[in-house]
Amino acid sequence: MLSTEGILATLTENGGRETASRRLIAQAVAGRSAAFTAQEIYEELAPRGVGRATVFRTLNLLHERGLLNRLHIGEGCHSYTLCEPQHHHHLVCVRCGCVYPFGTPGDCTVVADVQRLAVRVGFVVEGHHVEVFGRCAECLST
Amino acid sequence: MLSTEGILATLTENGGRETASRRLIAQAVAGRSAAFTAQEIYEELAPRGVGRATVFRTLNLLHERGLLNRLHIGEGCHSYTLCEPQHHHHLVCVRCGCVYPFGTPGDCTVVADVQRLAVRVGFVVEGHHVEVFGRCAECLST
DNA sequence: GGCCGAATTGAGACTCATTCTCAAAAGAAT
DNA sequence: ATTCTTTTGAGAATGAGTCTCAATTCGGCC
Repeated sequence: MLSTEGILATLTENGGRETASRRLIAQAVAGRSAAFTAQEIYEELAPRGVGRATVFRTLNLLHERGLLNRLHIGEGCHSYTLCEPQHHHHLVCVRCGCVYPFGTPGDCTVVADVQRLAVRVGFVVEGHHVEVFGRCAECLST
Repeated sequence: MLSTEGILATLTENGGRETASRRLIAQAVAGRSAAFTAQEIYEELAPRGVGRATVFRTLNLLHERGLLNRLHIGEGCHSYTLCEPQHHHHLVCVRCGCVYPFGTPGDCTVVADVQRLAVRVGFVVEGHHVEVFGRCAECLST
C-alpha cells in the first residue's frame, strides 16, 4: 500500500487524475524511509519540471487522505512521514529523521487517559497528535 | 509562579534584565487563559512601543525556560500556552483556544508505552509532544 | 485516433510569520 | 556618574506556503 502505485491509487480515487508530476512525487515519497520536507521533494523534482505549488498541493492531498503524517519536531515545522493510514504514532530521530511507528489502532492509551478529564469538563475530543523524539541507535554511535 | 512577577523572575534569572518591554509582555501573557499567538501579543503592545522582534525574542526565551508551551493544532502553527514548567499535556479547544492541562509529572503513560519499543530498537527517547484537541463545553453550545 | 470538458499544472507574485541587522537606548555594576 | 553589556525597535530580509491564471494534460467518448 505504500508503494508508488499505492500512493498513486490514493491520489486518483474520487476521480483524481494520474499525471506525470504526481507520478514523480509518488516515487520520490515512496523512496524515503526517514522524515522529509516539501522543500526536499521540490528540490529533487524541480529539475524534472515539477513546480513548487504542485509539490505542496500533492503532499497536502496525501496528508488529507491519511498517507502522510505531519511532524512538528525540532526547529523547522512540517516535515512529513509516509505511513499506513491506520491510527498510530511515531518515534522520530531528531538527527537523521528515521521513524518507528508505534501504537495499535483502537488501543490508543493517550485518548483513554484524557477521556476522564474530557468528560468531566464537557469537552468533546476530536483528535490528538503525539510525537516522541530522541536518537536512534545509529545516530548515537556516530 | 504564573503571575507577571513570576514570569519576570524567570526572564531575569541568569543575569537577564528586567526592562519596560519585558514587563509589558509578561503582563500580557499572564493575563491570558486561552492559547495565543505572538502576533496577538504584538498587536496588543505595539501601541505602547514594543517591537515585533522583542515580542518574538521574549516568547522564545519563555519557551526555552519552559513557561510557555508551543501548540501545533489547527492550521496555523505556533500558538502558545502559558503553563507550569512541570511536565504535562494540554487539552485544547480548536475553536476558542481554551486549555485544560492534564497528566502528572513522573507518571507519563505516553513514555511508558513507547519505552519498550525504544529499548528494543536501541533508541534513546529525549522527549515528546502531545496535544489533544476538540471542542470545549462552551463552544459546543454556541 | 481525435475531440472535449474538467482537472491539473508551473511560473511567479504574494502573504505572513519569524529572524536578522545594527545603531541607539537602557540596565546593572562600579 | 561612568562604563560595559544587554536589550531594544525599525525596517529589511528570509523562507515556507498559498494563490492566480493562462496553458497544458487527462481520460472518457465518439
